[in-house]
Amino acid sequence: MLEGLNPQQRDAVTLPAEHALVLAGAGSGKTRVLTTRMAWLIQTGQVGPHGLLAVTFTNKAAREMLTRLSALLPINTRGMWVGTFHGLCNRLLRAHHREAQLPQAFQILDSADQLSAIKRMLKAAGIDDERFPARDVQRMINGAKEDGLRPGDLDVRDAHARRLADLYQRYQDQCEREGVVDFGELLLRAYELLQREAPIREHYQRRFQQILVDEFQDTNVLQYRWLMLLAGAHTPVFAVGDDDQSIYAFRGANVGNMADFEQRHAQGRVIRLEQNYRSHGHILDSANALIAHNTRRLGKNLWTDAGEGEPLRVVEQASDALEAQWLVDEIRALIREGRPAREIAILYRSNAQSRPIEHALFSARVPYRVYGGQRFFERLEIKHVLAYLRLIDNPDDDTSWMRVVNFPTRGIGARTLEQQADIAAQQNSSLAGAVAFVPGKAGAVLARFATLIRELAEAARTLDLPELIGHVVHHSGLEAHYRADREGQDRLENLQELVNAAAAFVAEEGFQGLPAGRVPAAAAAAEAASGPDAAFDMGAEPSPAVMSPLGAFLSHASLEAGDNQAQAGEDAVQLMTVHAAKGLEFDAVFITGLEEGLFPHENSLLDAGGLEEERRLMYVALTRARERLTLTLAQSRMLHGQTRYGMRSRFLDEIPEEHLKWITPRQRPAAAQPPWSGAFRRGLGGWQGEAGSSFAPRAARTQSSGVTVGDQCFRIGSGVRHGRFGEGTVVALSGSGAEAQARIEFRDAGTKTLALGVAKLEVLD
DNA sequence: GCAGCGAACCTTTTT
DNA sequence: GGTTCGCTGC
Repeated sequence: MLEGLNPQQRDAVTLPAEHALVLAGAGSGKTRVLTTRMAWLIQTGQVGPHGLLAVTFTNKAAREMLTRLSALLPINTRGMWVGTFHGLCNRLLRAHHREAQLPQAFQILDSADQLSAIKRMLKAAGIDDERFPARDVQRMINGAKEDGLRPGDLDVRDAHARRLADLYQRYQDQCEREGVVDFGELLLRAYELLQREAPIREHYQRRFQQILVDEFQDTNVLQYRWLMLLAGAHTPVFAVGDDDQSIYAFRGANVGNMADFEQRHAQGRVIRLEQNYRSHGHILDSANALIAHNTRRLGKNLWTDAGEGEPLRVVEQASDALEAQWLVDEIRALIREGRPAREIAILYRSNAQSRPIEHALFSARVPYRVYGGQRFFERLEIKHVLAYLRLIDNPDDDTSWMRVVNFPTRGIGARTLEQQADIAAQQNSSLAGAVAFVPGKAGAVLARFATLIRELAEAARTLDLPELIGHVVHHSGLEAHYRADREGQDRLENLQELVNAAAAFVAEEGFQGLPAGRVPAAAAAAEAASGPDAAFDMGAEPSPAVMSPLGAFLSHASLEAGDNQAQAGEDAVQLMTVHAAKGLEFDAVFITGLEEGLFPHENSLLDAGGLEEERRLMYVALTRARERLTLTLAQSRMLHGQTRYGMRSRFLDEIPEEHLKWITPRQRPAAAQPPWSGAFRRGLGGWQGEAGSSFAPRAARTQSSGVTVGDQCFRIGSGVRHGRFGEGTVVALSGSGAEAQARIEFRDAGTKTLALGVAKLEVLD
């Protein structure tokens, strides 16, 4: 089992049972170490499969871990606690739903469901959506939950913050009433459950004798606290991660967890995996040199014995269209040389960049696939069916009610629904609960819908899950609706696909022949026989089997949105964002759009640590390549309907010359000079345009001088007062002269972009 | 209830 | 430039 491991990998695998941190560089065999560690712990008798807890971020990573583990050891991995944070928390909450104060059939809201729930809450509260856009409220709520904060824990020093806390509370009340939880709530609820209920906590602390965490750099504050709570005083945590690949701070990941874990728990027990088995020397040295520009690293230097390989090639084209054309020509040549298309990846910073590239590939008939499209379970028609299924499982789920109460249309209009919502609010019930109290014709049509749901629920008592879904598709009228629609054919096919997915799910989970709505008898008996806390004292955990096939499938649909890539297996060039490329590797990689403002992205420069995260992103991009790495940039780019001119990305200048080979002459100025400097103007050469538009680096410009309008000088961070919006802070500046604009975060009025020549602003000292 | 229109959005994203 | 959202008018 330990054969073929290098000394550091072997050390990591065979560490004693204490907290430890493994700093695993890109391509250093991280997953191998993690799975071998699990196998080794089991094989040496230190722990049974039952006593392991392994946490990942994605379902894909969890599956991969289980697959590799069963290749190493002849054990049955079913029932092992290996999964995502959210999946494991769901399991905990299902098993202890009473103690967690959740209904047995609680539903999980995905981000889109959450947003519509928030919109509904804002509407009910009569909130002005100018000042409180639903998206902002959603971000605030999720941010608070990621930090483990409830509405009462928020800092409410001003009226705006007080209002936000109030909205958070209203949203929570609404979720409570409807029996739904969002993703953040899954984690926070599970954490609070363990914290509050000592017998449950102690049971799991005893049960888990080893905890392993993958991608530890991506954990947020709450996930870290959850892990350490579960570990308790005796369970060692084996954390694997790479601080240089932390690229998810924007969604709450806290790299600081790594340093904290090292200092407080894993003192000295840090193993660095620095031998890279993926990339040639030039590539690796470039990545090392680039990332060395970051401060606050735990420190690590990758090396390889694979030889230095080719230098990185750099290509500059006049426009994004020409950049795309060059890529296509180059890729066709590679394919002609016999390189498989699937071994070629085109990476970009933002999704918008894929358009011209796709266009060029399509015209040249080069097969390609784009990652990051819509997921299967996120398709509209699928969400509609799922909404019916959720109402069967939990009629109080108002989000689902609203989604399908009038889809397909059945004459239930906005006025009827408002009336229903008013009554529901009055008696503090769900929409379903209010139906009986809606008078007149409106009440009658609603009652008819409620009857439909009851009949579908009745069917769930006898039909198995795939049959039930077919039944729902037919009796809800969705089938007829899509059949009548000229473009409904694809949607009908997807609905059939959903039936197939359900059949596969039923087979995999051992639910064959079971009515969709029925909780398996054995599990139900165990639940009934045991008191509220006996269930987990029986050695065997209450498993997700306390759920009906329907309930389990709905959880599955929410927690695993399905593939977001085109059909696998096909030999096609791979297009994706750098974020999506994390964890993957290719023979040949093209990193495109290496322009200041795009990569690093201009928005990232505004927040603290943003540039360093962009640099880590670039580091991730560089380390995806095995043999051939090409960096491309364009002098002009179509963005938001405007042609913009960017400067060469600073990241190109952070890679030592000796690793770069310029295929086209180097033309454009480096990013370090501000756009108004002489060097920039000279560098401008023949091209003119909106240089100095917001595409130019804001930080460089504003750090030095700011923007002067009349006798006032605006800088990032300066306080300003506006007649209508009140006081605020300048967070971004762009343009100059008559074009100058400032983005200002007002304390009460939200964030606005104002033309400095027009808006009456006063700079405060 | 729905088509049609103008306004507002536009970094990255898993669960 | 493209899409999506929400309002208006039929």
